[in-house]
Amino acid sequence: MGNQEELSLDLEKLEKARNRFISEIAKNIHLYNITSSIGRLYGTVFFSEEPMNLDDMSEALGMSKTSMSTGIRALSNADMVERVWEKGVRKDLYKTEKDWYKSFSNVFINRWRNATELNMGAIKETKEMMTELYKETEAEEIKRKVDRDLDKLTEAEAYYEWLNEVIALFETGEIFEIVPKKSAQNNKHSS
Amino acid sequence: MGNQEELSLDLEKLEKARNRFISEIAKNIHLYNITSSIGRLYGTVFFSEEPMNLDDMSEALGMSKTSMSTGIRALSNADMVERVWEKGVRKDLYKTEKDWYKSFSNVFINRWRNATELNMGAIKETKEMMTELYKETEAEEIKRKVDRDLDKLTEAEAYYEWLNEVIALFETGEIFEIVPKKSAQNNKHSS
DNA sequence: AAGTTCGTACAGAAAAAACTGTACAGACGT
DNA sequence: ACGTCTGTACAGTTTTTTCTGTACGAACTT
Repeated sequence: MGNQEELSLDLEKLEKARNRFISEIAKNIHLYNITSSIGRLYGTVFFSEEPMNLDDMSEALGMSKTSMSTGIRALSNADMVERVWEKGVRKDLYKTEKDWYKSFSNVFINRWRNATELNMGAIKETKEMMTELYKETEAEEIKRKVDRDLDKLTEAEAYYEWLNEVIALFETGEIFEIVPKKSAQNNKHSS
Repeated sequence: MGNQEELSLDLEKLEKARNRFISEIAKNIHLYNITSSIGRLYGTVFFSEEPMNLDDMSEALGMSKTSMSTGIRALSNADMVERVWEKGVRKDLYKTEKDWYKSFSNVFINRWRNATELNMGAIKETKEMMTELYKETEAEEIKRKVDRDLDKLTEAEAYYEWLNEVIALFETGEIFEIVPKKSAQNNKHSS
């Protein structure tokens, strides 16, 4: 068999192996609020030896350049991909963010921090409305209902305070003292 | 003003206040992989003084009973709602799960545990395929590429091991030693 | 056994999201 | 200044998800 043929056969095998992992990423990336197709994009950039531009991506995935543009922005917002600069290259180049811990933390923080803040705000407002009502009303029935509701809201509030502190664990990096980063031991092709 | 009129006016105010919080829940519940409408369902059950059946829910939200059925199942699977039994009542009754900490943990664990497991499996397989290829191939170029890929995969693996341990924190409840549950202080209508 | 009541499977309708092609603004090279 | 290249806004199309109405099986009542 000619060397050239063999090479392209091996390249195909490599592609297949890469694809195994890319497909799995695509399947699970919805956890980061990212579409499966854009998950494939992530995987493709992940394995790429060079940073990729939008046209590369478009060709590699057989999708429109527009989709690549919006997709890469989504990945960028989630800190999963970053833009790199290369001398003399006009096109935007992207590579995957190497620090997966950071990517996870960022996504985790952004998603939950935002929600807890909004929810706590809503609880506060709701409580105010209810307290107001409690003062105004004459009806015992209303007072009783408001009382119960306020208790429920207070419980919810306690939970959100806890969640906020959990989030802070990741924000401050304290989590890495509790669960230290794993160092990747060297890989040596041993069977 | 008649007492009756005033009562219904106050009830309306109560409804409005409740709605403020319900709407916020609906807006953020997608974090638990639950639809905004079903988020409203959750909020409605949350404030309800009695456990609700499917017909109650359907009427309260103006949605079909079918949707209530599938919606409550989604909430139930996420451990956000639980079925309660009442003597002599044939319809299924539901109330919200009071332990929000548990609900959060369950969702967190289920979502990420599953993904990490699958991803780690995929990494293992991909590595095997690549190691095989490394042994077979003659081409230096392929060997070089495989080498780089294996390093990348090993890094990813380390990350997933870390994530697994983080998940375990919630699974074992150890997280509550690190960030203790907040006790809801009593609420006393004080301005 | 016959008649109700209840929950849900399933198919189709309605709504939302993902994706594409066109078009255009801004940056660059000449 | 003019033409070219690059990224993205936007409108329209395709795909996916959510929601509804019908229909039916299981459990209960009489």
